[in-house]
Amino acid sequence: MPDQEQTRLMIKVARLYHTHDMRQTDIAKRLHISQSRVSRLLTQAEEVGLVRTVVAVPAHIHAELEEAVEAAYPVSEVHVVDVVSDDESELGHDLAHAMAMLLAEVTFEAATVGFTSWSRTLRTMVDQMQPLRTRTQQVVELLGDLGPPLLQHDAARSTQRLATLAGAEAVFLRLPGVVPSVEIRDLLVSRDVYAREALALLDGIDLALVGIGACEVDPTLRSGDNFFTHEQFAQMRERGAVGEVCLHFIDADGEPIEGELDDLVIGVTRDQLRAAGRRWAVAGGVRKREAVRAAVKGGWVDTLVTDAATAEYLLA
Amino acid sequence: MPDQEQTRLMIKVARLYHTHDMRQTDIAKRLHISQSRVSRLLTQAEEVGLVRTVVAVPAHIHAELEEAVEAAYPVSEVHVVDVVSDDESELGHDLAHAMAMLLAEVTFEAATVGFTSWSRTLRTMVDQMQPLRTRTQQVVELLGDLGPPLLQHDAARSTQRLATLAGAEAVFLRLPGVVPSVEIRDLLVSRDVYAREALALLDGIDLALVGIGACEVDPTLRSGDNFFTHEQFAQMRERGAVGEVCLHFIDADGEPIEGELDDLVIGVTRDQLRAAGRRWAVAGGVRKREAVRAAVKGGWVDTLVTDAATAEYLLA
DNA sequence: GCTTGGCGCGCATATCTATTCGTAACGCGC
DNA sequence: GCGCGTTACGAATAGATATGCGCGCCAAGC
Repeated sequence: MPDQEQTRLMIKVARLYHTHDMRQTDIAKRLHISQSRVSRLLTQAEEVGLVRTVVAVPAHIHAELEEAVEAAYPVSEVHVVDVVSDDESELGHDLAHAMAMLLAEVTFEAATVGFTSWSRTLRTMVDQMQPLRTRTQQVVELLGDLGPPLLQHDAARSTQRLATLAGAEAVFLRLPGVVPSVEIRDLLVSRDVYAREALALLDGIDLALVGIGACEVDPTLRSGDNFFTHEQFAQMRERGAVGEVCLHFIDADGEPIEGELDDLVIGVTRDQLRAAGRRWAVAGGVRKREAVRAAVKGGWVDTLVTDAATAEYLLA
Repeated sequence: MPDQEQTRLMIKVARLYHTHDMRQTDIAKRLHISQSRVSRLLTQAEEVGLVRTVVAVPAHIHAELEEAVEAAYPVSEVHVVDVVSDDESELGHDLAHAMAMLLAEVTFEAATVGFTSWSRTLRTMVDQMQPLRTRTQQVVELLGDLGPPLLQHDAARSTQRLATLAGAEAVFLRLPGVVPSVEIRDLLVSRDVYAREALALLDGIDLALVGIGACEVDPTLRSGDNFFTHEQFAQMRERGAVGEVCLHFIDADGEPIEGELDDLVIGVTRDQLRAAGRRWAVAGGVRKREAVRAAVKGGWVDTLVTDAATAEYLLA
């Protein structure tokens, strides 16, 4: 956290550079510092968010697509993003960016925001986000930890950052997201007062930010690693599952597939999710498109951010 | 005006560069174009406004100053800008930038906007402006031409650009701003139907954008060059003038100083100006501070954009 | 007091970007 | 078709920016 003086300097440099179009060398001379320092100050200014550069993609280039999807599915708002490539990671990046922009413009209030920090797209989004004006009091994690400790760390950081940006308190759910048995789940929950608080908050979510998963082991996770196994996924697919929202499996029509796996998850329940005021989802790409269709068809999300290819798939 | 395809490319490049943080060389390889082209496309994207980089100066760092001035003078809004230097040209630049930002946020409607295109600060402002949402129908010049043909050309271009940005029609006042005698004025006006239209429009200005001038020959103009002479200014100073707003002289208390010079001006009248719904002025710097004080004291402006030093002078 | 570690800075320079220049392609008048 | 001006482009390179490295400063620990 840069101090007062540093910040003043950053602003001064940033303005001389960006608004007055001066070269770094000239700024350096003028302020009697080295060019390298100017360069570093500028980098900092970007990091801190003092300098923002936005690429104003003409909004709603895909307006027809959006309207068509909105008409065909029980979803209130669809945003179709013009992605630079269909490569999964870049696609995620673009979707994340778009959703960050969207959230920045939000005007409604949302005292309790639910957040799935294990979705990579959502974490990317948080990294790109600017301060929110949702008057949020708590940001609650919707699911326990998944994957290895490193990922858990990332997830926690992400939740924390979102909370900070929203001017809210971060409420963590620092338990495994998937456990081997109901007994273990109950045991863990009963012994963790923080987790119980978090789970209780999930009853009154105003805005849920969720991802949508294909019915398979996420490529970034490992089978069984605080997560369902390949076998468990296979089993659910046999029973018709094509995707999941917050680890709740749904079939091609978006109908929930109940089963014993539900009891192995520590996180938001189906009912709690359905009861959330707004449910924003971001997902796209070939791998997930079936899941996306199921999720919107079943009304699991009311605002969807996706790519053009997926939107077209939804209409096909 | 770049064509469709060009624009798509610009957006793509801009996003790869700014949002995906790719190097120009990599973008070039990826899109099978040269790096120089990427560089040029990026420049274009900035020019066209597809890419905007803003330095988020914490708003109202000088809030106390602003409130103090608002309390001390009959002015409804004061914006004190944190300028990078007191050098006149840089100061103008900063003030212009601030005013452009301000106008971008404007929400009210203004069907007729009056504009003084011969104020350098205002022209700088127009260059930095983004499209407005004032639902403007006409942008009318408040004064005739001043200075040499080159300047007149600049002024016209500026008015045109402002009109374009506002989605409005530009109404020019293509006559000399200052003439040698009343007879000539009447003759010129009587023979120019466009000018008469423009002058008529000045009766119903919703928003006037004006500069404030010290009572002297503007350094960028020449004595008598479609402008008042040194002698005329001296004469007005003897009669107590300390500044002018749209070439109407005012004394230290902001009271108008009437006289024969009024009849030599082709442009908005005092009464027309006073009747304008909103009167936004931008001015600052040591040379003009006395004039600024007079202008706000006399209620000639209702929104003032100025620098901290001038604001402090107003309170001294 | 003397290490030791961390940080902030400037120097030199590697890396990245803008510009110059030459070429080719296009439109336009003849 | 043939100059002729205009525009768009890429190669080379001038120019601007980022970064590895080392130094000096400060603070904490012994």
